[in-house]
Amino acid sequence: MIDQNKCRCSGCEFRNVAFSTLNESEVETLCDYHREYSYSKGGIIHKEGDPIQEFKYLKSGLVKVFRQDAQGEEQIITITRPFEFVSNISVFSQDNYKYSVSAIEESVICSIKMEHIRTLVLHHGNFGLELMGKLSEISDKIILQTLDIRSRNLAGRVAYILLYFTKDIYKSMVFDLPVSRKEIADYISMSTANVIRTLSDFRKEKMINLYGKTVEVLDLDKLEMISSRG
Amino acid sequence: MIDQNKCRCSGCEFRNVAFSTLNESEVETLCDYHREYSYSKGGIIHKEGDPIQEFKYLKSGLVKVFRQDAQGEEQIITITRPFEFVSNISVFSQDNYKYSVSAIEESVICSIKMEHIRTLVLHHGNFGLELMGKLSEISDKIILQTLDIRSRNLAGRVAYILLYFTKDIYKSMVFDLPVSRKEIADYISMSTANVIRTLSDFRKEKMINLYGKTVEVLDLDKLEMISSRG
DNA sequence: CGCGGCTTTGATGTTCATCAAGTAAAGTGG
DNA sequence: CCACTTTACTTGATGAACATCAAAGCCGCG
Repeated sequence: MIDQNKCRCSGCEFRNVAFSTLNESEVETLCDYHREYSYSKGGIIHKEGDPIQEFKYLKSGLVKVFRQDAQGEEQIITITRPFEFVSNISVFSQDNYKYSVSAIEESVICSIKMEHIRTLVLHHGNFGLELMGKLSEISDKIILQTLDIRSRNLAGRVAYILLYFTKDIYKSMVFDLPVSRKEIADYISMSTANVIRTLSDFRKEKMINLYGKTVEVLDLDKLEMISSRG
Repeated sequence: MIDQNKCRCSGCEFRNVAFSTLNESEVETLCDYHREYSYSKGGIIHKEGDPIQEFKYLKSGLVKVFRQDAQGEEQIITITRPFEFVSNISVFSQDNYKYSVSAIEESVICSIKMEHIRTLVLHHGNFGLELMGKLSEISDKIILQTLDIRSRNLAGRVAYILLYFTKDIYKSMVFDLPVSRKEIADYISMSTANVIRTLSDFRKEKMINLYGKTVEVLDLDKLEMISSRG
């Protein structure tokens, strides 16, 4: 975790995502309250139970949000791209994080003191509305994905998650899996062996190619079909 | 759905839950923008896809939030008590509801035009903060529960949901199940036959008694153990 | 090169859904 | 209020889906 010098917030892409209602001078002030941190692959951004003091969002990279389930196993809640908040939901209702977050690719986090965010909501109604919309969008996405996973069988889950990487995360038919087979298993609640087996089956059926961590999708339609039928 | 005359909002319990920041005159105004509706058991409060025009919350009764999964089966997202919003999460990010809501006990819904809620957030920062906290709490609860269910085996899921009814919903060791066996199955993603079988097993093990819809919890500790181990 | 971690595959047994058949309960119409 | 119909519940038997275990291959790294 390396503290870097302040970024020029006025040009930051994130302004369009959640800070579009702030004017130049407000963004300048925001700059004074903010910091940037870099994390390398595997770096822990925060852990379950840590006190929430800052409002964090992902500027670049890829992170996983996870917790320990009742049996002490890691359960992955979501894997998410920039501009979808890292410190989501709990931020306004809890004093401590309920979930851990770690970087699964080289990542940069922007961090703003919670106190300043609260002040903005307090005095800047439009900002509050925008932030609510964004927070609610993120929660919705997590809930939807968790329900989707829960309602599918093994093949359906693997197809679903491959489509998620292909269409949402990488927007490419060829990509490197950012996670191990075991992590995929923890994401979609199945055993590691069966994740591997199912991937092998998909390869044998010519739906994908596998070269280690690299996945190439060959038959998107068939994957879609398995994801929706399973 | 029966339109009733306006309630005296100033004395409404809900003021403490999400409108504590509003003063008397603001609550009076709120009254003008609000309506109450009664639903009998089974009544549909809104359906997936309906346009979101009002901010709704449950004043009394019990509701289930659900959707159709990819296979067209009903998937129950949560069953929830008063003072936990009905029109949760999607409200600030979507134009249409993503989930259906229906009454599973005689219920009363309070409903406020979205436009008025937006105006309040806009001009009343404290209200915005309070609302955010409450919304985030609700989303968190749903996410947590969905993850909990996903990480358990059958017996664990049934124990978990029995504990949910016992401790959270009814706060009593004896209660009438508000839903059918099939609905429990849709809630915890298992087959109806196995819900029944597992309940029977629990009865044989003297952990619960069953008289039709009535459940009596006999051994809370054992249920807790099964819920946490499974 | 050799150790340790991740991956792969096969064999085995458990967990679970599905099917079927029967019983109880709850509506419905006369 | 009773006969009838329908819906919910229950239980057992069966097979499919899935986890677990074990052994072996691979691959990066010291």
